[in-house]
Amino acid sequence: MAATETLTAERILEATEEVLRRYGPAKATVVDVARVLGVSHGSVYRHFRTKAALREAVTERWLERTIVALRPYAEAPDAADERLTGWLTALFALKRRKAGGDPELMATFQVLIGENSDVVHRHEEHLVEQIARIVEDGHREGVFAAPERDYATTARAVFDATDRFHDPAHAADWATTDIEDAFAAVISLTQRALRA
Amino acid sequence: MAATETLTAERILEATEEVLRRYGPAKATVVDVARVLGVSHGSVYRHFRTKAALREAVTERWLERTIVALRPYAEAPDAADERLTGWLTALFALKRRKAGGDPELMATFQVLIGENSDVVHRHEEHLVEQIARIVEDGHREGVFAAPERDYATTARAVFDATDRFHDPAHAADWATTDIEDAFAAVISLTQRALRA
DNA sequence: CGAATGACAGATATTGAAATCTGTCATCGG
DNA sequence: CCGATGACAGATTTCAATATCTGTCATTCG
Repeated sequence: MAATETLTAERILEATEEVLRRYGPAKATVVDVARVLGVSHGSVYRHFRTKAALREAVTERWLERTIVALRPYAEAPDAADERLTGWLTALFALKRRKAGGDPELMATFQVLIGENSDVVHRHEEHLVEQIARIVEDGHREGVFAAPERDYATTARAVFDATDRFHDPAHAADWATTDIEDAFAAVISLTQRALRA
Repeated sequence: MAATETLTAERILEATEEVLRRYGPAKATVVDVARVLGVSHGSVYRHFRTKAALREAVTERWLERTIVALRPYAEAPDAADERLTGWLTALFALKRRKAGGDPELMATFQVLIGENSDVVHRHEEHLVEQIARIVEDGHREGVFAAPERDYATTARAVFDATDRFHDPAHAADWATTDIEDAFAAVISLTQRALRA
């Protein structure tokens, strides 16, 4: 079956995810990926120049899913302040569910993130853009005050201020009971800062 | 010389720091500490029940230094808003200087922190208390508005919101050029949120 | 012809035997 | 008597030999 399908980058990425999930980042090899696909490892190198490039592509795909999952919250028809809280809450809930539901997978993901800081950087910029749009809308609606410098800077500040609630580096803290209160307090602080 | 002085917990802690500095957290052994002090390793165990307890004590000492260094900023005679910015800036500068000046030592420190999360937790509570006092003073002075819930919660929110600028987990980002702007933006956000 | 293969060199990881370390405690010496 | 010692058992780490992996490329196969 599998042998009859053409070997695409997409199929390789799926197999790589599977292998990473099963063996973890330290033991997942290109040979393993080839084995899952029933091809020689040389064939994998036709689609990805190096193992690092393959991992980077997996990381990108993984992060892309977050962007997609959040888009509905960024484009919700609510007032900007509620939209911002909704978006931040969704981001936190998403990460928290992932971290809590499968800690090993989260650890794997964290290793990949550490290896591909430039990909992460670009991902963060996407997220900050989504925030910036909400803040800009909020100003136009009169819900938020004019930004101190510009929308991008303010959005980045909001992103940084909520860092503890979306950066996987803090995943270990997300299991504690008082994290909800801490999150609510930071959201409240942020809203106060932005409101007109 | 060394043999004539009595063996105290204090001297053992100094030797342990020395050994951690020199060999790093992975290779520093109790035997090394004893060698530096010119005693048998059994003597070290008279003062610290386990190697873990010894490392914990070093961590505590290390964190205590931050508290002491920040006290002047917490008790400065300025208005509360300036005092808060001064304190947060001092905290960031302190950590940043440490991380930038000796990255290896910082890495060592980070390992110790990871091993002793309860000590870190207590340390954070001390820092949050210092913030809480400033926020409380600010409210009394009329510089800051009444807290949403209570001083402790607000102070914790300020601490969490500035996490990216004091948590060693983010030390790698502190070398980038735009970190100053990001810091200024979060400070500005925080001040806006608190001001009356 | 173009995609897939597998042999290969150099780099990296695994393994198990040997060395070192942790923590205890009976004994020593001032 | 009381702090310091060093031998010891079990746990952990190191080291070097062995195996596996990464990335290339001449060759094969459809």
